[in-house]
Formats: sequence, structure tokens, C-alpha cells
Amino acid sequence: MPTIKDIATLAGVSIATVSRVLNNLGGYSEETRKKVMAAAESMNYYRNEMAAGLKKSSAHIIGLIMPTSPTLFYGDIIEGLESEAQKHGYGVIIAHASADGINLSEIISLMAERRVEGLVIASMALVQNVITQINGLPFPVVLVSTKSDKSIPYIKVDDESASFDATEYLIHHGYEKIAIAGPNISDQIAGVPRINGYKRAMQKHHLPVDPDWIFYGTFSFESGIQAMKYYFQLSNRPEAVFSVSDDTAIGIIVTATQEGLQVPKDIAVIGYDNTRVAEMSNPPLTAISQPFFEMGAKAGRKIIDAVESNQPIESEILPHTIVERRSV
Amino acid sequence: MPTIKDIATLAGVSIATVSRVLNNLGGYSEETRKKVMAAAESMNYYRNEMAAGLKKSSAHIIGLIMPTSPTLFYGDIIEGLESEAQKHGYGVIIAHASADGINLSEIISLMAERRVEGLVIASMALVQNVITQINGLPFPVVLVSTKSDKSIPYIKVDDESASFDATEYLIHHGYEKIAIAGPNISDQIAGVPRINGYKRAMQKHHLPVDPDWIFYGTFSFESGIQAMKYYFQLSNRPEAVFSVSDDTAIGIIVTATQEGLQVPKDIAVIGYDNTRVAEMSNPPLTAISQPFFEMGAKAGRKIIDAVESNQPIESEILPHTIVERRSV
DNA sequence: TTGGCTTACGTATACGTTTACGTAAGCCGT
DNA sequence: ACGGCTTACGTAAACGTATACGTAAGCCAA
Repeated sequence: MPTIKDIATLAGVSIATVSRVLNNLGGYSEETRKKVMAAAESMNYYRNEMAAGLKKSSAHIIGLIMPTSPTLFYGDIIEGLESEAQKHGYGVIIAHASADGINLSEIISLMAERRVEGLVIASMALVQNVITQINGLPFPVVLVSTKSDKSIPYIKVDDESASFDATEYLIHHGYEKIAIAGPNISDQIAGVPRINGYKRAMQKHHLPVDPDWIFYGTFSFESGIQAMKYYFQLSNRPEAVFSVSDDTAIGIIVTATQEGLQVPKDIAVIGYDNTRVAEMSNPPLTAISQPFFEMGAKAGRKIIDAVESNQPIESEILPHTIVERRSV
Repeated sequence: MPTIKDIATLAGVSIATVSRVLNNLGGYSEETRKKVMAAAESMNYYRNEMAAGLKKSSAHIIGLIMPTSPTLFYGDIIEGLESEAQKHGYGVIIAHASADGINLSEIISLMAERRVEGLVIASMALVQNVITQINGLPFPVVLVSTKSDKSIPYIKVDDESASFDATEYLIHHGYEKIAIAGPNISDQIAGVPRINGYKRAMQKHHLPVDPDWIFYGTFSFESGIQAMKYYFQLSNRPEAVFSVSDDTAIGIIVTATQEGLQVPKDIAVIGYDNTRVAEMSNPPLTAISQPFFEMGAKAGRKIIDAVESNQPIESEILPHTIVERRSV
């Protein structure tokens, strides 16, 4: 590929002048500019970002690490981050870590080798030695839709209070026998806080919590099917379910419908995430909405701000909302 | 950040030796290796890929460009590509182009500046000057789930024959009044061929095609809702619908159900793509399946092969399948 | 005339690696 | 003792760009 040296030769100027013209730095005559531009065009020149980045010691790239689990909202996070990055002339390099985070440390190293300007880690739990590694990194890192200890800033909604609101929303609609489906007791980020929020809402309204109503599971559609089958054979059957994901909620709805129950008349369901499947469910799913696109965009903006101002990133709790449809 | 020069100083060797040790090239004693590794560890060294890439003139990065439209299968393409890339030590840099491709040329330039090893463009229509630009690029480009002229290799399923199969599947299940919902007549890639496949199947089985049965639209859920409302007020109402996307199909199912029709008894629906919503529909959606993860992975492999063997990439038509569920 | 300022360049170095090449030391066989 | 081979290094030159610095030319004021 042609270099500025080739352009310089063809245009009959020095490489410094070519560089100045190409970067709009001024200090050249209009005539020279035309010669250089013409030469560059004719040679099909593309600037070498690696060389430029090496010299300027900045790659203008933001890294993004996500788990390899098939979840629907990742697309929104990517698009949010990428749109913000593109706006500021940054690129986004993305890598998937296995959901258990086994290879996370390696992937972080690869990002460091690429000299990313900053790193976004979405929806992954961090073990201690990864936290240590991150704290030793010379660029900002921000967590999205997850958190660890105080040392790493994060952007997420408040799971406990979102769960409280979801549960209270059901209570306000007259339901008293309310279940929670899907939480994982060993998940300190999206499991335990959601159970706590659920319990707090029930307690506030002096409603009993039947331990049988807590169906531990995953965020999957299948988990929702299992949850509903489980509830179905309960003697003290719940009238409403707060589900920890939209997929799980739809699993519940589909299974309930197949068993002859009507949603929301016989059983109400509220989901979590408000992904695109929520509106496609039948009936359409009422759900807690997480602003994934905004989370991605915000992560990008915070990193760019941090790089340009040299200030540390501050965590941010984003507001959740309840998108009302017809499943409650 | 520390450089190999710093390591060399600390370990008391030359930078060449450090480089050799760090790259496992041999030509050093075990004692030296240990000294170097210890020094590198203690300084928290990360290799500078920009410098290495500049010297070796290879960035070990594959570019991926996708439209910014909210479609569910992009995640699978990304994951397929990224998993294959990671396996071979490549990174993936991703950029979104507006769906109309206005800024596509710029984005391709950015990829060229980053000296990607190859470029994957997914699901975008290419205008002539972009095609020209691509043909002038010094690295391989492969299209995924789209095609242009002969000059650029692509990986996709055969839309015409998939549509033929979908339609024939309905015919084999006894339906005769079959509609097609969602195609766009100006879409030469996913519009016209699907209409043609549909018509060919109908003709083969000597079934009449009522022009009213072709509902032109988009790939969206809303388009499905509109399609069903439209079919509903038709005097010659179809008994089955071939829908150009899963979202559209589910829009049809939801609307039909709300209007009191039963799926598939009163109206059968077959979707296209087999995204994750297909199994979550009620009833679960029978659909043409496109292997998106495999498409991404294959694109990655072809690029890596092309780079390493210096051979051009050949187009490939991937087989589609019909995933049978309960909407037919 | 001289000095100083501005404009429009060119020269040369640095960024951090990789790697071709040189070389000293050690060992072998003759 | 000598040449030749191998091993374990070091030296130095790239890769393509940005940029600090130098400088010649032109202009103006005193």
C-alpha cells in the first residue's frame, strides 16, 4: 500500500507537508494542498492507523467484552457504545468471553496489547484476580449491567429497587399471592438483589411470602416453562409472577396458556429487561425496562470523557421504568 | 507503559533477546528466559500491538460492518465471526453503518486505515461506488447474508429456493390458498427472490396466486400486524401465510389470535430466519432456518484462509432447513 | 540597510517492535 | 593450530507516521 512517502515523491513535496495536508494542520499553500490531495487520491491512499497510533500513542479504540451467552439485549449495548464511539472518531473492538469468565483475563490482556483507550465489560461477574488485573491497567474500565467492588466504576440499574417496583406494581394491581421466577441464589448481582427487592415490597404491604413461590432458575425461556409447570402443581398457587427476565416471563405465559390459564386474568406476569420480545408476546408483556442502548452509549461517553479530561469514571445508577402492556 | 527496552535494561539483556523470549523464538538460554520473564512480569508489561503490527504490517484484526437496524440475528453473526477469529488469534472490530448505507464508504475507509486483514459486510445493499471502492481494497472482503455483483464473494442461503421450500412445505400440508407477507419489491436480495420462490412453488403445484395475497411490507413485527389486518378484510382470505421474517410471522400470529382465529387450524404461518423468538411464540413458530452463527464463523475462516494462502475467496450458498414447530 | 516577523515548507527523530545480520565463545575434527 | 559449525546473544535498520525544529523567502517598519 502507498505511504505518505510515495505521495510526497509523486507530489514533489516532503512527507511533513503531506502529513500536514492530510491532517488539515495548515502551513501550506492552496496549490500544494491540491497537489498532495490529487496524489493521495490517485494512489488510493489509506492512512496507516497503526503507524499513526504508535507515534501518537493512542489507538482511538474502545474495547468491549461480553459473555458468549445468547441474550437479546447485547445488540443494543453494542449499538449504543458504537454509535457514541463513532461520533467521536473512535472504533470499537469486541471480544467474547465465556460466560464463566475463564478466559476473561487473557482477553483483557489482548485489549491492553491493542492499546485500547478504554474498556467496557458487560454483564460479567469478576473474580478477584481479574479485579486486580483491571486495577493495574493504564486505561479506564467501566462495567455495564454488572458490578464488582468499589474499585471499578459501573453503569447499571438498581436491581433491588427495580424488583421492588415490579413487585409493588403487581400489588397495586390487586394481586397478593405473588411469586418470583428465575433468580439464582449464587448470583450476587442479578439474583440476590432481586429476591431482596421482591421480599421488601411484600413486607411493606404486609403480604406473606410462601417460600414455594420462589422458583430458583436461570434467565432462559426454558426456565420459565419449568417455573410455570412447578407453580401449576402447587396447592397454594400464585396469582402473579415477577420474572427475572423477559424470556422467562414468556416461558411462563406460553406454558400457562397451554395449560388453559388466561393471562392476565388467571395469572399475571411482569418481565424484566424489556427486550424486543416483550412486545411480541401474546399478550404483550409488561416489563421493567433497562435502557441498554443508553447504557452502552453512556459507557462510551464516560470513557471518552475520562480519556480527554484524565479524570476517573464515576459509577452511575440509571433509572428503570415499567413499560405497561397487557400481561398484568 | 513499559517497553521491551525497559525490560531489556532491567533484565540486563538486549531488546532483541527480550523480543525473542517474548515471542518464543528460541535462541536463548533458560537462564536468560527466566530473567526476561521475571522482568516483564514485574513491570506489568503488555506488548504494543500497534508497534508490532506496524513492523509486521499486519494488525491481526478482522472488520465487521452491519446495519444499525434492530434485528435479532446479528448477535449470532458476530459471535460466529468472533469465535472463529479468536481461535486464530485475530480480533474483531465492528462498526455500524446506517441501514441505507449512506456512510458505508467512510466506514470502509476507517477499516482500511486500521489495516484490517479482511472485512465482513453483513446484510447491506451495496451501491456502485461502494463496490468500486471494495474492489480497490488490498484485503479480502466477504458479504454475509447479502450479495452484490460477481466481483465480491458472499455467504448466504438461496432465498429463492428457501422461499420455494417454505411455500411447498405449506402445500404439502394441504394448504392451497397461500399468501406471502412482508417482501419489498425493491429489495433485490431478500425481496424479489422470495416472491419468485413463492410463485414458482405455487405454479409447480398448479395453484392460483391471488395478487391480493402478496402483502408488500418490511421485516418488522408491525408489518406482520398490518399484514394480518389486511388479510382479514379480504373476501378471498388465505389459509396459510409464508412470512419473510420471524418477527413478521409473529405479528401475524398475534393479530390472528386476537381476532379469534386459531393458529394453525384457521390460519397457518411459516417464518423465516429461525431467530430465538421463533420458539418463544405461541404456538411455537415453524420457520426456515438460516445458520447465522455458521455464516459468521465461515466468513471468518474464509478470510483467515484467504490471508494465509493468498487465494481469493469463493462464494458459498449455505443450506437452509425447515425447523418444524407448531404453527403449521 | 538591518532586524524581526510570518509563511511555507524540509530535515530528522521518535514511537515500540521485529528481524537480518554480525560476532564472540565454545566445541569438534583434522 | 586451524577451519568450520553451533549457540547465544547484541547491533542496527526498518515499518509509516507525527512533529519539534530549522530555514529560506518574502514582507514590513525603522
